[in-house]
Amino acid sequence: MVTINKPSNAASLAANPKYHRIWQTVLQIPKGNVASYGQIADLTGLPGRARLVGKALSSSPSNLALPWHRVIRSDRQLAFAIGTATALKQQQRLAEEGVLVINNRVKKSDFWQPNLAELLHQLQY
DNA sequence: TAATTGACCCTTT
DNA sequence: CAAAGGGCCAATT
Repeated sequence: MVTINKPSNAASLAANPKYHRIWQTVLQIPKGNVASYGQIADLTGLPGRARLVGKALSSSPSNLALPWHRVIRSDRQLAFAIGTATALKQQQRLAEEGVLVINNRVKKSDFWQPNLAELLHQLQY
């Protein structure tokens, strides 16, 4: 008999429609701004799913050229341990677009404040 | 099926 | 303002 196992590899994860929607939202973050994981979850229609946003980013195809560096914690800190290669890369990319990371934190004013009507139009699910 | 694990968040100290 | 603790929830083991 044929067993139908639900695949749980990276490929099927990337096929998860929730992830696609999360990626689409991340793509809307303007250069020079940042958004928190929870903020992205909310804007994607997935309230309470902040951790899923992190998961979606960690398993995102590199060819998407996703601005993952614009997603940080709600307390204004970068999510990666200080000094790690990934954290440094994120800090560098942010600096390139004018977002300075001081003591592992960005300014409150760096957070994206989207126009909801406009965003809804962009995200035509 | 139960336990563990996160690129998290919020409230309280 | 920083740290700790509890909560959260999908994915993994």
